[in-house]
Amino acid sequence: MTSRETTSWLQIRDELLRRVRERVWEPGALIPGEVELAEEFGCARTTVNRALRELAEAGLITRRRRAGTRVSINPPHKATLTIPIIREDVEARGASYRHAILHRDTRLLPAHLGGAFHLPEGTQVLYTVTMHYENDRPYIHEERYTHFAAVPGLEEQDFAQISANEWLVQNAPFTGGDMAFFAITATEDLARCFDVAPGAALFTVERSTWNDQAPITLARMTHAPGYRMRMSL
Amino acid sequence: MTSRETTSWLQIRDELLRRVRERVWEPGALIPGEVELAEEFGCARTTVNRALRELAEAGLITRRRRAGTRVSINPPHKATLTIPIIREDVEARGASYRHAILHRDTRLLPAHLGGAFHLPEGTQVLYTVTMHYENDRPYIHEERYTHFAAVPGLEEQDFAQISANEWLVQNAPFTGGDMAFFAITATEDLARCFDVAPGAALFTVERSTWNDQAPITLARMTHAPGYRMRMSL
DNA sequence: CAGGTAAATATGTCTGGTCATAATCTCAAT
DNA sequence: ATTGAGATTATGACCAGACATATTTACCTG
Repeated sequence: MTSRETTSWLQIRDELLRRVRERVWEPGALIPGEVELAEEFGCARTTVNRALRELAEAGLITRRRRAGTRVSINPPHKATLTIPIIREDVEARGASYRHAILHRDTRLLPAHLGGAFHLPEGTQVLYTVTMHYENDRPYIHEERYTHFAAVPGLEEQDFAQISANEWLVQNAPFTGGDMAFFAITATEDLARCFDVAPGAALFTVERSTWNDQAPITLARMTHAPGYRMRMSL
Repeated sequence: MTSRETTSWLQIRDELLRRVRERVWEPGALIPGEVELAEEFGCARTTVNRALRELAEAGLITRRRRAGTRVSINPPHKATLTIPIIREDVEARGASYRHAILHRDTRLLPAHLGGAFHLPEGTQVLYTVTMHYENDRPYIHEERYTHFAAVPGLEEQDFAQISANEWLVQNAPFTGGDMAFFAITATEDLARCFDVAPGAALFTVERSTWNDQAPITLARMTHAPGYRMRMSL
């Protein structure tokens, strides 16, 4: 009898991962079936399945019923970005946070935003401009359009205590959304907010979110000069 | 007796998801244990476990042995970004792709990059500057440092046929990496490459990757003016 | 040869168990 | 009151077997 090893699905996953990485199985090649692998590792098929499923989720292998499992030709590299609440992000770095409302009104959705917001031009929205500060230094300039009909209780909020950013996350849960990252040159307004020369390059994140019923909010967050948004692979 | 429904783990996941979304279970609340849920849904504990595990991976619930499962207070919103190979990205849009090597030499790692690259200053690296074109229009300017010792066969590659980007993905699989997004103002060199005025705002992605042994490559990809990097939540 | 049908098969899911592990709770001894 | 040992318990992992489902392959027919 051989020694009783702990054959966890993690060990199997790592071994399979090794074979893929070290090209024991070439990209595009068909790898042994679950039953065969289960025999090799001396475990149940379920356990091998778990390991293979994880690898498939990571995109390293491609699985199809009856056709079997293949090593992906060029595995898509995925990165996960966790979107923080600005206040928590700042405070997590041990800095102080505050925000100020620069502007707030009710208006009809401008025509040029209809596309990004998926709402007809002229829908009534709340328009807010907020400045977020880290250690009393300008951090993020937030320009936001929020769909009145989609968020009950929006009229009563003045966002003095809690920022729109944070209030919406807690009170208007969204089920989907999309983001875009890009660079802009500072307008005079923005330059004044960040105390830089007009024309400086600023990093901007535009985010629109929606729930099952309707679009909720479209926010454009422009970051202070020199800001770097980090993520790991 | 109720009708015999197909109680797949997906249906259970969706029902649990609904209860979390619609606050049937408040954020922070302890939800019923697996055994209890299995009884409710009339299925095996394994099936409930699968559903709960998926929700936990998505960050909606938090699970701890013995302590049970709780609804996350503020679920981290995660976005997954798939990093494309530039050529495939361009061709997927039905555009034509080509690239050109602007520069290539062997040099010692500049001091200011030691931090980002995690290699001692003075390590021998390959320095390449590549321009990527979409429909013959400048698309991405790529400046790259590659660690000679970490990539066998690097000397022989001139990257004329296949870009460094693509060749490295296929020949130097990495196990980890990190990225940073930021805005820069165009230097004279970059302005010339993109045919814009110096000082224009450009969107840049900096990416460094490594494997188990050592850092592999550090790339700075500067995108054409107006470029928007999109991702969905 | 084209087109349709049936058999074969690898993955996907589910069951009803067992055992493992980590946290928490209880309670007695200090 | 504090600490530490042990019981308790919810999740985590695993197994052997069954059925479900998507595809491919083989075969059969017009």
